[in-house]
Amino acid sequence: MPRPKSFDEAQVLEGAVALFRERGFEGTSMPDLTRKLGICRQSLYNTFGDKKGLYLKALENYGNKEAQSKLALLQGPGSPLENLRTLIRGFASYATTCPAEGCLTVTALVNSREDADALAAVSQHVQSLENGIECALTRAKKQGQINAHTDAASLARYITTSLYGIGLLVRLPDSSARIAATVSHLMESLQRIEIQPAA
Amino acid sequence: MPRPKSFDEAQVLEGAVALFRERGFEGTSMPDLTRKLGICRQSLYNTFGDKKGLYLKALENYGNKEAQSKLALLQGPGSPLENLRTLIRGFASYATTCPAEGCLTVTALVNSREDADALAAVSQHVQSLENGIECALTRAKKQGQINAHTDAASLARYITTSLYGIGLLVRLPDSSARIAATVSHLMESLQRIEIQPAA
DNA sequence: GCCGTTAAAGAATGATCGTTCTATATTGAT
DNA sequence: ATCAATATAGAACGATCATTCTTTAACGGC
Repeated sequence: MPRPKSFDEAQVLEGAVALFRERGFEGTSMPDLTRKLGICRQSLYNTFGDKKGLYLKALENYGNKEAQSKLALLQGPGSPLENLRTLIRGFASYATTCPAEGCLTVTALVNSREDADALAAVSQHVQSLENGIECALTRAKKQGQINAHTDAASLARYITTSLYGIGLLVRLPDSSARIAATVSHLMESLQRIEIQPAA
Repeated sequence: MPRPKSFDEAQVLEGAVALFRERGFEGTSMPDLTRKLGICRQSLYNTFGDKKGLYLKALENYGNKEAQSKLALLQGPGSPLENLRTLIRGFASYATTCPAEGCLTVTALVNSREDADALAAVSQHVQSLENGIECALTRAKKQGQINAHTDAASLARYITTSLYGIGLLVRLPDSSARIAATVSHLMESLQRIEIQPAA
């Protein structure tokens, strides 16, 4: 039987994600990849087809990981509303602590105008976040935690848009006040629909 | 005296903006530019130095134009609050009608991680929009049109972030519902601080 | 030990990139 | 008419790109 692969595919994908995050698709060259990943050209081509194949795999890998962790947080123990608040806070603190690298989904969205595959992957990622938020809001509604008239879908769309606004503007050098203000107003939006338990 | 330039620099910049919007900085080649702009290589180099110089000029041109039209709208006749509403609606309708090309500021922001000059231009553009919104809110406050306790700076930061969230997510193929929801909630935020005139 | 598969290293391909150089033509003021 | 500066056209540069090919070595089941 064949000689076993001497590299871990998942580990290679992680390295590729890191590079694509730093420099984007066009800004990352195959020599860059082989150098960083410690793998020779041919192995890359044998495993992923070509550069775009590797990129799509990396995108998928990143998106799934991010989506999973966020959905897990939203569906975790604790009240759905509080989980949503934690998600929003986490988004902001993550955004402010490591402004150097940006969200790969944002980068890919901007640079995939002519790449239907990449755009589809990004779209799915955004949708899954939005759906997760909507589900959390619906659960909160069923539990009587928020106003019964709340349009969960509409609110989820709005929160998603604002979160991605943060994910975009975090790339500016002076974004911390802007991010804090956005989080604060998002929190206010949630508080306004919350049904305060009788104290 | 020298032979006069046979091309209009402003017109060339407009064409460059269009190309950079479509394909980004790295995706636009010098042959692309000369073809589209109807100008020979050498003239480009003589006028703008190099490709990056042309890019920065185009970025500046685009940003100034956008900022001017938006600030003019905000400072125009009519109540500041209504002007702000018009701005937000215009942002959304513009976003939904021509989803093919995206905001150049968004593209440049994502792709300028290693380009301090471009980043500075983008930052200034975002700041000017944010400042314009803050000024409009402050004027609305002085005119007694909105709640006196409103934190104009914070609200302006939040609106700016959400607007750029729209400018980013408009690149997704199915973004119209998301944009509509975001606009709707932004409007709600404004209505909540508005002091209703006695009917 | 053999064989099929893979890894590794490096050369080579063809294309495209940004930029520069050369040569020639065109214009406007003097 | 002359001159300075620009326009245009095209060749050429060196660099880099993604990809393929070639060769040699390493491994595992038979």
